[in-house]
Amino acid sequence: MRMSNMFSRTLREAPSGADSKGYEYLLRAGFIRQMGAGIFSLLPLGFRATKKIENIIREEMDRIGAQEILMPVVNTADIWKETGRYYSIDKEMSRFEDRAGRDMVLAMTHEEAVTDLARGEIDSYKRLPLLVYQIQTKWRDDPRPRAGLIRVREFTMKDSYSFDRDQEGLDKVYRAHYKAYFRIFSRCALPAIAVGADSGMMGGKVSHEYMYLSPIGEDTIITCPKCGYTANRQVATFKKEYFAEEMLPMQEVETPDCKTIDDLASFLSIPAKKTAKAVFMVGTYVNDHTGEETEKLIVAIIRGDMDVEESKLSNAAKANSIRPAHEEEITAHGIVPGFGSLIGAKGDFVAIVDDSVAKSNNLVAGANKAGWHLINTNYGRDYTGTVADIASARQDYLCPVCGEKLNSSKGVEIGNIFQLGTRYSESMNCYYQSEDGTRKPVIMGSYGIGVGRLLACIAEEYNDEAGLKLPVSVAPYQVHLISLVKDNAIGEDIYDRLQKAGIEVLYDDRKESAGVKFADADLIGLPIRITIGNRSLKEGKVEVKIRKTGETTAFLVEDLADEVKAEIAKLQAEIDANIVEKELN
RNA sequence: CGGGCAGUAGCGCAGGGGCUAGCGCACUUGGUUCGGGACCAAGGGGUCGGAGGUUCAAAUCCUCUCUGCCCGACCA
Repeated sequence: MRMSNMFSRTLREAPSGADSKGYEYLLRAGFIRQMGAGIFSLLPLGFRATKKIENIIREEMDRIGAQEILMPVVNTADIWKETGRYYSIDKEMSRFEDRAGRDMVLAMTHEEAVTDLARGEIDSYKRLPLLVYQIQTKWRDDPRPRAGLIRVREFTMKDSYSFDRDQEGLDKVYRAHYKAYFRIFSRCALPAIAVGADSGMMGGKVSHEYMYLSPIGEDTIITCPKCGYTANRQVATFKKEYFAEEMLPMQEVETPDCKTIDDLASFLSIPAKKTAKAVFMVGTYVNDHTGEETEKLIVAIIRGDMDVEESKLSNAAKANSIRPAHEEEITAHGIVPGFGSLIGAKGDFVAIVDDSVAKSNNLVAGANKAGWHLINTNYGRDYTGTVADIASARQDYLCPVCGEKLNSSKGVEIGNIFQLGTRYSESMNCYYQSEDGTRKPVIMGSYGIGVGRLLACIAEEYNDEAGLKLPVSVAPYQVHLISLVKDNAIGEDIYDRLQKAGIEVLYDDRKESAGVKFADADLIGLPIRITIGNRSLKEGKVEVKIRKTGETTAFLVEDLADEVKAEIAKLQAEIDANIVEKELN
């Protein structure tokens, strides 16, 4: 490719709003351009890099026996009504009517579409297992796109779907993905970890997320430095300390102006962990068949020294979504905000009690009377509710496995794998006949990788003050060729030699100053830069510089193509040597 | 959806009732330069996000609206 002919150009200054290095360079180097909030075009360089990533994904998916297909972006709403997700998913999924007034949706994932396909193909156990995947555009109308390609509304996703007769088969294909994903990310040279995760709207049981740890991430990852325990904070557990002591009689005490746990603890001279605080949310419950929504107050009781993890609470309360409650919604149940507890609460609501509270005794709780608290309250004796772990894990809390202090880091989710089970096969009637003649629902799994997000993370990981330095496996071209001599024929000759040798070359044939060419080469950051200049040309040589290391060598023009191929092979070998082969244990 | 900030040339920004709307970079032409974002000269490019209003006069003031960014809610 000749730079003189390239569609995109480089930008000297970062467009405003590009606040991470990776995003800034992808824009400046001309990989991507923004159209609207969370909507981007891929320019030639970005598209080539994307295709390289996609091909790595294809190779690894093919390697575990997956077959590539392509499903429609526009889905008929019928199949989404069958599973109920037409109703349970809110505005994040865009809908429209076709000209005949039929309900249509823009598929944000393809469990429905693939199950619809599969039920037409699968009849007997002899047809199983099956595994398909696609690399396709998704539209999710995220309420808050941000950070360039990290969180967007339109994006390319690799999604695969497995169909098995039994849990054993699902485990096998799940493990295959677990391993393949590590191979994919490491072939892209991106460090990633797998963490236990919440299955969210997918509704499955077992799931893992693949995380690229970085401050630009929005997810919080809890890790144990000692035993390797890792989990998304949404599901992370930790070792709790309990106070199982003899129950004392409950008693009202006056606690004027004590609206927060801190006020209360200092007023009563007790540690925060001897209090039980109430957190009020409202859960939305959606009927999967009719789409009818009902709201219900959720009262969460947790020890004063901990915070509620909303996703855990939402799961425990079996709500489709939750939001903070308004004051009227709380007082309607006879609860006084600031002095609230379950004691004396009336009406229909959902009570969830953290196990830290249920297993501790004699905690201070609200009296549901302004200015008053109750001392020595006890779960079971004074109030009841569903006991669950709804506490949010934090830095320095104790590892649930080994007891070591936990770490908390930020991460970007670049992939996920779900064991779906029979959630979709049952609701969509995707059954097979087994050897004993009985009809059984197919057991499914779904597995995703965000391609654009992966590119964004790689750009974030590999850059310096001058620009990108993408790994050779992902870089849009292998070589950036710069000619600084007047005689065009020399550059053309070398460009030709390299291309004939099968090397991917970006040739800067523009009439620009040396400084401009060097700066653009650094910005685009191809792994190898070749400079044709009078300095070494006198000896019949050209210079080869490795972007990553800055290491420079001069080669004779006759040897150039072979030497460069060797350099490329060396860079690729470094990546290959670090392919992660990790099994799920 | 709530809070904050911002829309002026391709990009980054200045100007904040008054006469022809500026600067840097980028762009065009000519010349000089030629190994780290060159120099000189001459040029081209604007519905000042949109609509309505106030005024003799609006990029500038007012109202509404659209769009983008950041924080939160939210989210795979």
